[in-house]
Amino acid sequence: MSIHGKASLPVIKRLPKYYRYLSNLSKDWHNENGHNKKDEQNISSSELARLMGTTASQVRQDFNCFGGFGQQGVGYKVDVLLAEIGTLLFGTEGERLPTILIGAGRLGNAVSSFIARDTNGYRLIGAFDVNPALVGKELMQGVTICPLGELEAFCQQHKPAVAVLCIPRQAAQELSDELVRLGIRGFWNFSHYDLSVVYPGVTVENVHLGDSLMSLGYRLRNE
Amino acid sequence: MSIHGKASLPVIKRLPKYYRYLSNLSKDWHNENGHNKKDEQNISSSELARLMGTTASQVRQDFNCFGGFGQQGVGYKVDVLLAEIGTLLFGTEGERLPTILIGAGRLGNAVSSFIARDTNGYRLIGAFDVNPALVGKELMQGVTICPLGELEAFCQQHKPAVAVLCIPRQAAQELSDELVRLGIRGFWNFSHYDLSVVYPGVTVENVHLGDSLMSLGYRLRNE
DNA sequence: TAGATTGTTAATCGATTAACAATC
DNA sequence: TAGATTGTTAATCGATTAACAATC
Repeated sequence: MSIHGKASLPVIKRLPKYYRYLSNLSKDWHNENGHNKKDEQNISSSELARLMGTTASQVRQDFNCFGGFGQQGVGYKVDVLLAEIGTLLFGTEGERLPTILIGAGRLGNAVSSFIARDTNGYRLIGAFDVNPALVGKELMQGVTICPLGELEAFCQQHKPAVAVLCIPRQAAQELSDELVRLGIRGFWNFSHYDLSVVYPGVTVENVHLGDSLMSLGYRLRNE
Repeated sequence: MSIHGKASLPVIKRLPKYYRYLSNLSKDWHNENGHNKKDEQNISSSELARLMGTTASQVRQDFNCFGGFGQQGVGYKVDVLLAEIGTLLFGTEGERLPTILIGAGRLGNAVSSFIARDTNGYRLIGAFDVNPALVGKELMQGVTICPLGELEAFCQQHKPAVAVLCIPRQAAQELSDELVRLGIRGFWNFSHYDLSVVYPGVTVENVHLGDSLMSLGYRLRNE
């Protein structure tokens, strides 16, 4: 399936949006009555494009990066497409990425429940904080907040792949060397520190909450 | 200043990053000793590019969208540049965008303190939630959580420009018509609902926390 | 003046869109 | 078979990078 395999970053970033729209389409279809068990839900690139506010060309180009799973004259089977994109995004069940949370304050707390509830593909296996008042608390079922001092031993034992950073910029800066050394391959970074620049070889998704809000402000004022 | 004025979206999205790097440069400089009061801190496009992991060409092209504030042979004055970009991003003091928070649960709570602490250009003036247990609580100084029923009256009186959505997807879907009708011009949307598609004429910044995490997963598994 | 670095134009690169032949 | 829609190649568009003349 992913042998075609030359998906560019813009394409990859669109995958979650396809996944959302297809999920909703599938949900709506299954909630409707009167479908024969053998009925197949199909959607054409042009209809999906209309819904998502893009072009049919883009939809077809994107899907073809991963191998053609459409039917000429008919369209794409929604459930097949959904499963396909789901596997691309989340891997298979056993592949969930082991993830740790650094910083379990208010933001970390909200983000951890978000990961547990609204994402697939990740498994939160540990949480760390410098604040002694938080250490020992149970962040969620099976995850107790540990002191930062235990980070190294934990990583050696459990080999997390992803770290979610909900700490001040300064702290992220000081910790980033350490985390890469401990084998972390990806970051989801809320700390306003550009890890990507420091470690160009590591896959990093800098979220920068503030950045998006700033550019929104610019656009509201100037457009 | 913004008469050159043909900044494309990619350029606008880079502005916050410039702002961060220039802030740090300025901070470091002012912390150093031995500067004469009249010393000016300059930085060349190539040095800034090296720090940020981009090219000198891009830096110069970007800055020139807003009018050239460099000095040939010398570079850019850090503080001038910082003030200039700051004004672009945040407007002037009196222009802070009046903002409301919809959904004051865990995420909303974290985000509200984030807005108060780490952003400029916004002024949180109201918060709303459907949960009666939250209504009446003081979210932060001067902002008490109101029932959603008071939204319309509030908007008519205070005319907020931006809404931050920290509510479930479904709720966002139901509320979006209403919010646009009430004069909201920009959204910072954590609800996984594509407002941008519904209202192409409205400036929307969809954050989609989950999306960024999903594409990170793809890249970790496939690259 | 000589050296450095900007401002700006031109070249390149990549992503999006359009077109159309293949085929269900 | 005829109609529809994909898969894929070609054309367009825009953003990034390179080059260089202007100038501090």
